[in-house]
Amino acid sequence: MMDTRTQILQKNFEAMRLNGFQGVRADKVVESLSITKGALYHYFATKQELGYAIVDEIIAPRFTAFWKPLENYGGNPIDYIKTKFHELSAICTENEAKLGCPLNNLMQEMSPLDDGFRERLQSIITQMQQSVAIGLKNGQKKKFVRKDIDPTKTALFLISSLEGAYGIAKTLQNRTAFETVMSGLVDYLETLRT
Amino acid sequence: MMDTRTQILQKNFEAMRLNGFQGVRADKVVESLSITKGALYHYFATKQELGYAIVDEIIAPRFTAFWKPLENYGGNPIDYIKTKFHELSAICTENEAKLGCPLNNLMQEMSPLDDGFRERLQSIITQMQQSVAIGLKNGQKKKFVRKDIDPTKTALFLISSLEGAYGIAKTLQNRTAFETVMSGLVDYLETLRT
Amino acid sequence: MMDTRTQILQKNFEAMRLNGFQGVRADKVVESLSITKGALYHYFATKQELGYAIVDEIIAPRFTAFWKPLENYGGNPIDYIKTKFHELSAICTENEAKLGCPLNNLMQEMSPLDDGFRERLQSIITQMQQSVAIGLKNGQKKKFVRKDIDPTKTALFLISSLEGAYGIAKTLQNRTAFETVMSGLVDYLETLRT
Amino acid sequence: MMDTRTQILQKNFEAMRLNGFQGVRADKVVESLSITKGALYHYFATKQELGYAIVDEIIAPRFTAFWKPLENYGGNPIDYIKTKFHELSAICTENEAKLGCPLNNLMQEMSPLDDGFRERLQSIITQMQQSVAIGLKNGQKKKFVRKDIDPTKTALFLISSLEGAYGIAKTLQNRTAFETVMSGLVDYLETLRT
DNA sequence: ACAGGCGGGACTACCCGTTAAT
DNA sequence: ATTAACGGGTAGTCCCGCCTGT
Repeated sequence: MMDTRTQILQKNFEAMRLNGFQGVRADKVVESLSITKGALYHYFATKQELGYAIVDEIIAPRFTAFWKPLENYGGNPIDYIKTKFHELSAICTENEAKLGCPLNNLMQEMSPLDDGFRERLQSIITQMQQSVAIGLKNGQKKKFVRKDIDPTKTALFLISSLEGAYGIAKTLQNRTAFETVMSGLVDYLETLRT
Repeated sequence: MMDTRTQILQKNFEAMRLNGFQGVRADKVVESLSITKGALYHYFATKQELGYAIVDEIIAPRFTAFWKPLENYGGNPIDYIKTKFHELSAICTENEAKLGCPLNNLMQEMSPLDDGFRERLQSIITQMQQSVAIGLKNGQKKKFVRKDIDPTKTALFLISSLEGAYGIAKTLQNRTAFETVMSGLVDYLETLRT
Repeated sequence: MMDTRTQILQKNFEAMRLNGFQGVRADKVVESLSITKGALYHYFATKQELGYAIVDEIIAPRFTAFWKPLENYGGNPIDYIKTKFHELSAICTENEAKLGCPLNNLMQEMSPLDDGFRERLQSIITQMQQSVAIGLKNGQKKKFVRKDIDPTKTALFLISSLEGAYGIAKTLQNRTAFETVMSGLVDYLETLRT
Repeated sequence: MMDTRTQILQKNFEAMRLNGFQGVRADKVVESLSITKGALYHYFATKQELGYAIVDEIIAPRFTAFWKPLENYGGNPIDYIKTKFHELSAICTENEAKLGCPLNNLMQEMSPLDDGFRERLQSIITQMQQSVAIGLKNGQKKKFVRKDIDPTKTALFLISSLEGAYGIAKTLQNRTAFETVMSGLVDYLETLRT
């Protein structure tokens, strides 16, 4: 059994995917857990605090962990990234596509409205970019990757287009759109090989 | 002097870029126009109707018109697209980057919440995709563009990554991020030449 | 029939005498007028704004008007003040004594909590002090009042003790306490004659 | 080191001076003492009970003790009272003036709202009045004080005006206002001599 | 076409007090 | 004796949209 705090965090995270952070009605969410507002307020004094906790404890770990292993990957980073892209395609069900990427959703909604959110999301993006950039740099050393590309910039392009794919799929409401864009990204990836 | 309806539409469009559609407060907008709520509800029965009008009359024309000429462009579509991308980079000031792309903003926020919005935005995306695809198809006929690429899919990838660039720039809060991703896209474009 | 705004102001003023400003439940008060919260918010965006309006439009005029005529009084100001004191005693019913003086109540409750209130109440006190001081000064010129007293300071003492009387009567819950203090004040007044 | 109960009492007394009794937030006080609510409610079942304890154990002893010695004072009570008034002026710093007299604050706020408070505060006032009245009566016997004044009523006037001085100083936010009123009271006192 | 008073409802914040556990 | 999770109720704010009137 999850402890109350984790339950609150988890349910609100789910609600956030459906309605956006501003659309979350925190008291209604906890009600569905047969938890009362008293408990909610005990753990999170404000809705903002709750939102920050969701980013820090659920979203950030999940996303940074995804690309982190690339930093120490011994083989060809292009193959690694391709594998990861296929993995994302595989877990992106029809329903997932409609809900969008939690990170992207939050970025678009909250970045301009709240600095605390923006800084947190910025940091997640930067960390993912770092991991991919380090992977590419190692790939250059091992002559898997072309020397004339800038690893940091290329990393940002990959991350950015990945989030773009989620955004498009959300509006077009289907996973094939996601796969189409991902296959474009893979094409691009192939051009990076030596 | 703009007529009242156009003023309402324009001001609400601006407010939407800053706060999102749900963040728009009719009272505040009305106040800033020194008109009253009576006038607002005379023209738009609900907030939703107002939102749809903004999409139909401001956003849709602007975005579809942007890529439409490519359909009848006589030269190399890859050059045309590059020029358009540079144009977007040029008009993307620091402030614009922070506000994000109105289309992308709305897609992320409203697609899952309201079908009317989603269908409209979907249609805009599809039309842009069409225009670019037709351009690429023509390019293939004229042997400017590689025959082995799928114009429709490639068009979606380009549009998708473009929106991704706007999304990233919004969170990272700077236009150089936008330019970095755009230069990645240009690199990709170059690989499409015969 | 009073207009809605005046009704709201008046009823909340009465509630303030009973429960203090913080104790006022503005929505409950308007409910008793069969007015809704919507109307309340239309006229007063916040409770604070409502409170300020009560001070500015009800309390301040009433209190400053009370002493104002003394400024242009032709006769002996000491007699005038005595008459006014008797007038206050007369209208101070048992119930009024228990409710206390609206000005004094608000001063004690809100002065340290809210600068907007404090400045407004300060101004009322100062204006009353001014009126009494001018009256005494004129009385000195006409040789009704001793030359060796300071009119401004004496005026403050009178106002202060008057408010003290209301405070004591409120706690002791009877009007005779009020009259006792007032008769002490009248004794003091008599010592000011030439 | 103070025991927990005394600490709670003391901190809440301080908070009461700043925000009034209703403005005291148990959570905040408890936090500032680094204890928990459990400890608070172990000693005081309700906030009301806590308030009563503050009156009974802190305020009442302090105020009644202040005037008690006058009952058995051998010399001229007018001189004694003058000395006491000067003493109060001396300890009334700028900051004290702004916070007001704890007794007066509580009287104005709680008398009409809670009978338990009112009775306790009433009793404090009455005891102070008694002490001063006895002092004046003894002064009459020793021919220090005029025979034609009513000691009980005069005592109430003195106490009342003293509280009035605290009230005015609180709103005017300065101690000179307090001194001005006190000097008026001393003038009055002098008229009581034989 | 427009003005604006007003209805009605929802949500966040907030706080007093309880209870099970130690 | 003390803790911390928790219950439950409510005030204040806020906003969409209706409706009457001009």
